Amino acid sequence: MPELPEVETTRLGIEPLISGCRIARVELRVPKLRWPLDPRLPALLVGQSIRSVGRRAKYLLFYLDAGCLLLHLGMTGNLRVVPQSSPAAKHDHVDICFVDGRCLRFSDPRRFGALLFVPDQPLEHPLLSKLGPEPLSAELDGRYLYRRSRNRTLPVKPFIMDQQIVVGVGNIYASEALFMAGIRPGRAAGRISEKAYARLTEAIKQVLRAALAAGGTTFSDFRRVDGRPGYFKQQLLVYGREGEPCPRCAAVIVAIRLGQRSTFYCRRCQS
DNA sequence: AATCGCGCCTGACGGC
DNA sequence: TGCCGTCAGGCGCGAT
Repeated sequence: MPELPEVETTRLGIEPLISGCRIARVELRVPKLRWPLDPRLPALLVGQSIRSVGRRAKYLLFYLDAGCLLLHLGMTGNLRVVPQSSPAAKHDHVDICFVDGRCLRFSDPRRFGALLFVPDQPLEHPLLSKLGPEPLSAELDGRYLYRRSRNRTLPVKPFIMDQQIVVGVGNIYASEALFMAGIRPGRAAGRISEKAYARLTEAIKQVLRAALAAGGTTFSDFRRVDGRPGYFKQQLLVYGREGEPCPRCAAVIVAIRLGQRSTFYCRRCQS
């Protein structure tokens, strides 16, 4: 599910509710998510307070008194803050319970999410150390994408979804940004001009900012911390709109598969 | 080094 | 009604 706007929406919703809270208990209800959960997790966390909640790429970082808890929402994960007395539903896999009676509840039907404790230097962790720049930072510009794409033959859509190139862009926003920039998703990344990459860069920033302002996109699973969906789905221009008229030229939006992922674009507006 | 395709899971949906 | 195949917003891994 979640791309950068959804993860950041989650972070913004959660941080004011849980920062400063001391952990009293941790309940693990499944043995593994993407990877086996460390059974020492409760012992490592109990007694510690959450100092702040950060984000790097699509990972949430819960900074503790000592160490950091790394959480990835996978495709279907979501976080809620609920009273500990509220009964756990089917896919509520982990509760981080605080001394005040509330808990942070991680739910993830497909269990592609991840949760691991990192004792120190979380940004140096192998999962984070090789990630590309944040898309909303100045580090991402047309020149950067142009430079990184030289001699690359893969299609530009999987290229911008590669987290080592730029983080936070998933399948939905990749289609949207390429439409906004007028670039066909199947074109080889290495054969796109610096000028076109400048347009693509601006499109990526624009769509991510707009989606963030709308609280993210809910296609099926994504929920904000308060349980409400994200409202950006209504503003999607091409994603999920196969057969509908292009919002710009009214030609029919087509769907193709690129790197085993559904991809939407307008044959007339994108070249 | 780059690229491709698989698999991890569950659930929803369409066709028969 | 049930069974089967396909698809879903991510990502790491192994093979080539």
